[in-house]
Amino acid sequence: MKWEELAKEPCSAARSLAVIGDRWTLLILRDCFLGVRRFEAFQARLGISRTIIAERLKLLVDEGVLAKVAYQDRPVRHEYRLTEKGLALHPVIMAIVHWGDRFYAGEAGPPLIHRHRTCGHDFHPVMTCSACGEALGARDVETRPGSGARTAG
Amino acid sequence: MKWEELAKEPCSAARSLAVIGDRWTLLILRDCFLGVRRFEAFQARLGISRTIIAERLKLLVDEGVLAKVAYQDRPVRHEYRLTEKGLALHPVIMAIVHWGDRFYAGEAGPPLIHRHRTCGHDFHPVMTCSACGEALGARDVETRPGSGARTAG
DNA sequence: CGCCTTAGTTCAGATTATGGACGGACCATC
DNA sequence: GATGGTCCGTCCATAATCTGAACTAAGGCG
Repeated sequence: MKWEELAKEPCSAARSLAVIGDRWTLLILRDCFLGVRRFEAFQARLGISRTIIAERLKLLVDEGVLAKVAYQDRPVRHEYRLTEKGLALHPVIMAIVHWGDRFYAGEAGPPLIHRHRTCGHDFHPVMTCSACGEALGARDVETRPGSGARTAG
Repeated sequence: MKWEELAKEPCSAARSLAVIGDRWTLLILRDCFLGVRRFEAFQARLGISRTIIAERLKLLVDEGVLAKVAYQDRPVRHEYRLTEKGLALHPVIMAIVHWGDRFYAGEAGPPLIHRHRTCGHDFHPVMTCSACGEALGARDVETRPGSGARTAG
């Protein structure tokens, strides 16, 4: 299988990863959630080549994850903002960050602490079941082919 | 920044992605959660070169995400099983799959349906706050540097 | 013994990623 | 009006990575 064929697989994970599964894309998105919006800022924070930043931002814009919005004229300058589709990636980023906090934080503790504005407490993300509201364990989930299935996956 | 330097960044997202941020690694893990355990099975399902499968499996074993367990002697054959650390990636996979279901399922509906054994209902994953139990919105989260921080990130 | 299974390894060639220089539009200052 | 600065990219030669296909290895089967 080639990378470009991924998007055609009857698998939501494959389709998602065709967009965000790239080496740097998720780090760009992490920065988006931290409020970074400009090309130069992404480049400075990540320290990777401008080519890659440009290419990834373009892909994310094409996919509707980010929107390119002018923030000034003369010269026209754009910034990149999360769309609704992009904001929907928040659980993905939170889950990744939480996993890193749990297994790679070391003695110093986690680099970032998250506070829930609504309740005012520091927290970590918990994945729950939309039906019963209980926390989800990996073993509690059973999968079966859905209407969009061709093969399991 | 180089890919190998990622793991040293004071950022849980970067550290996690140094392990799982690879193009194919998350697809391998998806298959792990679907019960795939053997080299040949990964290769057949993903259709990518054996070299990459071998390399990724080795990395995941080195990182303690998968364990290589003998399932027979003479000849010794191994299978790859999720460790506790690997099972902890379940929310990441679920979040990615859910995002794909939501934005890429098309008219046919999602390829896979998830049922919660505990309550018996089909569900989708909801990320909630460990403190108050409410669903988390991207805008409801505030971050600040934690004890392990050197710079924000 | 020859052929099958499972799990890799090796290697040349194709594909991608990389950093660093460059381009273009505009502003500010001298 | 020349020089330098900001911001956002593009271009290109080189370096790293991925690919498929063949190969090794260790044993089973008939």
